[in-house]
Amino acid sequence: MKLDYSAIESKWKKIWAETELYKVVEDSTLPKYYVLDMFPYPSGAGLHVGHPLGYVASDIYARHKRMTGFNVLHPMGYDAFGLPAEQYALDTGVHPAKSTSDNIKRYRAQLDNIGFSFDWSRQVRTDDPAYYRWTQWIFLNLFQHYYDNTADKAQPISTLIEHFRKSGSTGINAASSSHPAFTASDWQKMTPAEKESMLMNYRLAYRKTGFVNWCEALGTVLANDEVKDGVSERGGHPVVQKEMMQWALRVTAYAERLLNGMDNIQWSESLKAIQRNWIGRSEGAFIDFKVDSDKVIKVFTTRPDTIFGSTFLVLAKDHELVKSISSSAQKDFIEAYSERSKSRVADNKSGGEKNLDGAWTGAYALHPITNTKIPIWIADYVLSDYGTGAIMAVPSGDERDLAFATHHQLEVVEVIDRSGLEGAGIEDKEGTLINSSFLDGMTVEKAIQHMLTYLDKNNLGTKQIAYKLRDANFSRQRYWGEPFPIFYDADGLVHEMDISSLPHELPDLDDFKPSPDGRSPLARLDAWARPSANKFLETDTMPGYAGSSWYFLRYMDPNNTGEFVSKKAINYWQDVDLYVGGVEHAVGHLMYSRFWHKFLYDLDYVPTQEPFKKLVNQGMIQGVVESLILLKKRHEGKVHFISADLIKSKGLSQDAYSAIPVHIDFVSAYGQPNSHLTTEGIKSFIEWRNEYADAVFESADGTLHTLGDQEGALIETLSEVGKMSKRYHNVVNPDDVIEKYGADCFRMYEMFLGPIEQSKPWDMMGIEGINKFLRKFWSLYYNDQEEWIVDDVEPNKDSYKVLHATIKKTNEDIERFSFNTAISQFMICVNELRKSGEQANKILAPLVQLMAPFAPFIAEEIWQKLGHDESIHKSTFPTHDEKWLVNTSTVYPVCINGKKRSEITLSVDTPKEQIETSAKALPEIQKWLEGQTIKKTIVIPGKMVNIVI
RNA sequence: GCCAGAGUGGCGGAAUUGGUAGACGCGCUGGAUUCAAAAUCCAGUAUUCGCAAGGAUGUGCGGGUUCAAUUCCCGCCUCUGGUACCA
Repeated sequence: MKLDYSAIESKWKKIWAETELYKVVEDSTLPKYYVLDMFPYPSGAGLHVGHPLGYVASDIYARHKRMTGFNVLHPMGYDAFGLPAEQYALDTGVHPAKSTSDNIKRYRAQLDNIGFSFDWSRQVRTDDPAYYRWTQWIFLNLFQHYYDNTADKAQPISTLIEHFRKSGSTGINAASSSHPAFTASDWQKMTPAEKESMLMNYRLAYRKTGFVNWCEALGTVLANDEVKDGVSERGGHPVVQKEMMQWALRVTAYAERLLNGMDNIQWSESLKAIQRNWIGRSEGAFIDFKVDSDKVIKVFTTRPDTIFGSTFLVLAKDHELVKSISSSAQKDFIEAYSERSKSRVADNKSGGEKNLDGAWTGAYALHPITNTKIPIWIADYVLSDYGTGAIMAVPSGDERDLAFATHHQLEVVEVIDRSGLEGAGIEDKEGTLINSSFLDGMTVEKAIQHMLTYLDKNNLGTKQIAYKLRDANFSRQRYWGEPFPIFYDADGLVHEMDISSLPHELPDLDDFKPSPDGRSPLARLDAWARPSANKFLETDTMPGYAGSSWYFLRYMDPNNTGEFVSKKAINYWQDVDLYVGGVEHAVGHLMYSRFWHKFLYDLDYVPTQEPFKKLVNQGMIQGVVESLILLKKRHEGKVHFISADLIKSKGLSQDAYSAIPVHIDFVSAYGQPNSHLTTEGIKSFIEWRNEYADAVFESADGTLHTLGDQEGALIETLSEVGKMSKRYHNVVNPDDVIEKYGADCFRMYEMFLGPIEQSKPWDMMGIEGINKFLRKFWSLYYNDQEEWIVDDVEPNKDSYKVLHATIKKTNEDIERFSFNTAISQFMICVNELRKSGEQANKILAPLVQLMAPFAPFIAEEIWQKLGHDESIHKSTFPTHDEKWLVNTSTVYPVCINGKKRSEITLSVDTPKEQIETSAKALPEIQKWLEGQTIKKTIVIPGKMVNIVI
């Protein structure tokens, strides 16, 4: 029989589906293992070869776990709500519900083609009302809870209300937006609106007015992690700060636990570092500065030791005291500054230059220790939502303060002597205190501790921890998301929908375009948004990360209509043992999921504190992207493009060209590099940038391809070099590769490219090697005449040796996620067996099993031919037998001072001493040792004998 | 700037706890087969001196520990990713 992948693949795809081979149920007699992939959002582009990289790895791992006795949960689903799906719908004009479903069908077909072992009976999709009903339910839970810092967990808001009723704000230690003090009777006197706004200070899901990231082009606000370098992560549209009333999640309440929780999970150090960085914990102090009147400005500093160098205070522009303390004489200055500041917001992404703009309020504060008057300023460089939104500026100890002080000619007082410390920066925590009264002579470290105690003792301040982490914006002014289970009455008070009324379904809407005015498309659907005279539904929707923050729990019990997941299921599956996905979710999805999980833990809905025990980040598969350079001179009056490679090969000076590289892909269908300027490439380039439809392209052979006149037109540099994306015309569809080489070959090649964590460019050069290997592997079972040649003969000894070495290595390599080295070992093994003409069942049967996780189709086909009724994927993975690995004799290199001088053949179980003596007795060794003193002899069993002289 | 990770042939990459660096694959060179090509098979392939046997050098750079360092320590350089008025 000839190796016919496509026949084998379609045969087994059908059988696996019919027999529900990969369906899994809870089984208390087996240990569980949960292998999870980050589910895709079904975009219109379909999967490219980069997507399945992680899926293939986790599939191999899941299959191996199954074959080694674990009950493996390995599900898949779709992140169907959110911006990408909606953006695609907008681009094509097709309703997101339809385009999402169409895309899902396409994804499913592509995934099935690759032969994954997902249990599709557990599929979830976030846009399914039966699913998002529980997303809404979790949201309501967040709304109904606050974070009690003393108990260090979430508590029902009713407990808080009870406390307010009895004792007001006294004794409350909870995560909150602000901490107004009030008594029990104050509470009783509050209006419902006042009570509501007070509780909003504490709720884990709350509404607030504040500056948010507004993206005009997308028509919605975005969370901090959805904004990169001042533009939206999706689409790269500009983002500005806009003041809006929005829902937010109090993720900051969990900052400390999110930080500490990472100590006990197996994530890469770099990923943990990214999360730590994002949380951004710093220890310092709140210090009170009295203003002339009885007002107090609380500042945050990590350097209380430098307080004697503090020569002015700076407030953020929207600090609550700005208005009340500003003197009328300064009003004009402040207003002028405020105007400048507003217009600047939009372009502050340009970065680089520090912004030194600011204005004096006209007011002074009293230095808490020296009681001198120091001026209070307002400046852009102080952020309102970090620390207290106010700082004590110490120009001698902080570069920004120094720059600001120099610019505005403010006083600078040196407080740290660094004379002995060459090259130390002004912010380094080194040196000795000077000009600092009772701190003089102390080291920085000591002075910090001393001040903390001093502040506390004298009631001037408290030790405090600040985080960079901000509460997460949770409102989107978009159509394609979960509606909030929230409505407002005529007074604007917030009401929860009844849990029994969930799901609160997203209505059908034909015109789902976002509007630039910040109103959600749902607001246009009056009949839905205003069901009765006094009832106004929340028209914003939840962000993309809502549904993805808990989907991994739903897989455990996907069809439960009474609970988000049953106790029985969650107690069996517990948590995700292995999570595989892209590092791009490091601060978004992974942070929110951990936050939600910890919240659900507090409510006793899940038994574990962390959702993902082990996490592996697969690298990105990149497309090959070529740089083009725009020629300065026009060619017969036309803009002239030439490839960077061509410039090099012609020895042309780049100076002749304006150095504006533009990255354009000219990769042909299978990702062959070096294709330079192909007609196809030019066509797709022009399609993309039709303003260059008339340019001139010079190809590698010197031919000029004519096009038009656009002189002087600048081409911006594309930053995402290497990414495989439609935009670069370098997307390779796995289906095409599979059609040519088969799914097994595709899987193995993706794994063979290199370590899973590494990013690497896709090139098809090496795939022939895998293809060749699979044919060789097949030829162990079928000879050239296409006859089955496996027999029950007794294998030769060397076959056992190589087989068992391969078994051992495969088990180890899969466990440590090193699939490329396992495949190398297969190649060695197959070559050896072919050389010796091995035909024995005893060798060839276990070999197929080794290959089963990697090449499930071919393995299954051969397994059946070997006479097994049950699927190979239900069989038990081979384990190695040490006895076949032990060599009967070993060649020891005999070295003198580490240099190999001879060899000696001995049995492995020869005693060390005897090896030593035999080695020294060798004539060529004796020659070397003549007249030398032997310092010692080192024998490494099985490896070498080293004589040190 | 700060944090994290990584630098090994022409290329992708091996070397799991320090033990013969370059496994495996690609590419390249030569040969066999063929009328020829494709496919397949065999041999070679770090650099350098040498006809060869063999020698010397070699894992970003400079030091160190060790009989022995890609691996451990110290100091640099470069690249990648994250982050950036975070007080």
